[in-house]
Amino acid sequence: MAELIKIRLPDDSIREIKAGSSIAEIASMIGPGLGRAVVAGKVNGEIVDQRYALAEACDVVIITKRDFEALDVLRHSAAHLMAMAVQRLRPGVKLAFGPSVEDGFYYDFDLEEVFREDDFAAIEEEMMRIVRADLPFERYEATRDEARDILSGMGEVLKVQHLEDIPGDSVSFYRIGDFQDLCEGPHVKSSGEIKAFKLLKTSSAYWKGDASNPVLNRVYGTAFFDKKDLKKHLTLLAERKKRDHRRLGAELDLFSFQPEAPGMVFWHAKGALLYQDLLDYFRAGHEERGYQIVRTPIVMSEELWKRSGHYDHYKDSMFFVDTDEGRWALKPMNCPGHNLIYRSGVRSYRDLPLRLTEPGQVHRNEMSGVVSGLTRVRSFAIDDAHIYCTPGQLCDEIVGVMDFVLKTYRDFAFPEYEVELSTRPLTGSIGSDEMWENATDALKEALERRGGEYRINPGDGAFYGPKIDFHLKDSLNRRWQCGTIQVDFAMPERFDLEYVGADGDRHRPVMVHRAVFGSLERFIAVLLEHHAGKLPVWLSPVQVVVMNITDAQAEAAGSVKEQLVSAGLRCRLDVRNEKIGKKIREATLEKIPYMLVLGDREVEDGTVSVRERTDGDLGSSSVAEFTARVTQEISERR
RNA sequence: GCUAGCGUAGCUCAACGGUAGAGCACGGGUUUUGUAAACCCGAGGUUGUGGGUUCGAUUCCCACCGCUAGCUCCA
Repeated sequence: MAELIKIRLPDDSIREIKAGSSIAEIASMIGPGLGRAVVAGKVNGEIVDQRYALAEACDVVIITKRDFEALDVLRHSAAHLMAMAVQRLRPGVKLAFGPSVEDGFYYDFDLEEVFREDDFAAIEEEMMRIVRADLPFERYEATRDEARDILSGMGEVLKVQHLEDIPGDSVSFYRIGDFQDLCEGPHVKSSGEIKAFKLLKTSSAYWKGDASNPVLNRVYGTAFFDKKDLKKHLTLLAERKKRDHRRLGAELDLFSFQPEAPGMVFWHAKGALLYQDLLDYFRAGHEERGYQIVRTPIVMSEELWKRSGHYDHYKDSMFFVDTDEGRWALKPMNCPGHNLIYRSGVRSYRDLPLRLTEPGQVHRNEMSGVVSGLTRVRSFAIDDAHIYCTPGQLCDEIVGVMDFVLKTYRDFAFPEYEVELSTRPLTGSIGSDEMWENATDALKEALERRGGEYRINPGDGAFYGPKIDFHLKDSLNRRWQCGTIQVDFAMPERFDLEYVGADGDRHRPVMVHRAVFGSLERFIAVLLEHHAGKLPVWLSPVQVVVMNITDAQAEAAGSVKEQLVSAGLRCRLDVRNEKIGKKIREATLEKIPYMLVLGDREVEDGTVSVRERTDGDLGSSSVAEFTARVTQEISERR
């Protein structure tokens, strides 16, 4: 008779089971429904196969299709499935890595002729064949030497290489039919569980992510437990594509890109208006919070960048200008310029905190392959500010910035966001250990004081200091890094920044770099996609179109337009010789919030017929009523 | 920068080794119209750029430029 062991379930209940029972057996024991839904398990926090046999007392969590970990398991298994199919179709293809990732999975292959999207159908078909065969995923362990022999025997040279990086004496393999792969797992029970999958794109990838290593061919796919979920995901992808800000930018005549300046934006009139709205918001918000708005040159001496440390770290992505007076650089950041302003006079502790800000145009010579729409450009404005303060003021300042950032997200209708604390990079950072520790502690303290959750992102800080990043979540379930707060003890040192304290001595201020929108360009991209181009009224380049039914009302329409313009609304007149249906259609496609229709009836009654872009006909009202309604919405930033 | 793909009218797309065609948009006219597309006519292209192959290239090949996806990068 087998020995009994005690396991603890998530509800803190304790159960006695026979030693050697598997996760699947325990699930069935708890309930038949759970037995059917089990995908994997978690033993003492570590995720394992449902076949995993428990040897001793432990904490057990049953993972079912509903848990997000289950999707990871499924997708990881789908990656194996794809690798197996690929090796059937193209014997000799070498395997690299095949993990699950957010939204799907990939596998990196080393092969002569790379896969293209045309090849997907054949691979998917082969995968389906394996799914129908319902082959079990079998795990077995091997010693390091055995593993080396097995992998060399299969010709998996990359796996043999990888074996060297795996710690421990024994490694695990997973076998599906005649296919096997070095892998930690866990996996689903059998290939039959992988019913809903699709291959999505190909890409290149460096072996182990290192650009000096050989290039591999990566195939991306996604998988779900349910065909319905897969379909939903594919619909979301289609929606993202439909809402692409580049498409919206062209359709709404906001901006364009030209080969004459790759990666730099040409703002058309309507886009420039939206841009100006952000600048207005920038100005009002900063004035309210005691910032001083400054302006610094775009081109400054190369020497300045050497002093700031940017040159060493980022010269490859800086633009330079050579003249007979030497070499100049286009600023990639605003901070050195602000430091020079700080140093332009003697600062007293009474001046601190000194908050300098500027929506400065910066230039970064990004590699050609990375520029993309408004989200990654070579010239953009950061709503950059630098706060110079005493160490004692640091925490208050950080909390103040956090409030500012979160208020801004609310104003722009982003209800969801995530906060991340990034610590010192392993390599290439400047400053002493003590400085880093102090800076990181200040950020942590501020986060604690303000409350709310945050995640720690080890090693992802800037080269001069740790930072808090704000990622806002858009309506298509994507995260965008916008706001950032970075503590910097290094730059004041390099620029020899000082203030005179109450004691009459000179002291070193602390510097905080921060941005709220981040890049205005990127923020506009996020805004457009988030709202699917239907910008809130206060941000709409055209807020109202006044249209007539026939020429008879043209004059009245013109006068209504004039009234709206004097009330401060952005208004356009459409008295073209077109049918009203067409005018409405065009204004709707342009996503203009309000349309006012004037026919004989309205002219006679002295009213306008109001139509909203989504809600349709709202009936008639007086011009004054309508104006009040819209100005109210604008003042509430709706 | 790397891998792959793409580049035909303002836009969306068609055709093709024998010097390009549609819809929308644009211009002119007719129509005076009631809540998402009236009708007629017209104009618009050295098919991204430069080379090569060919009797002939927009089509095939090469290079460059730009774009797209991903990799790497993102102060």
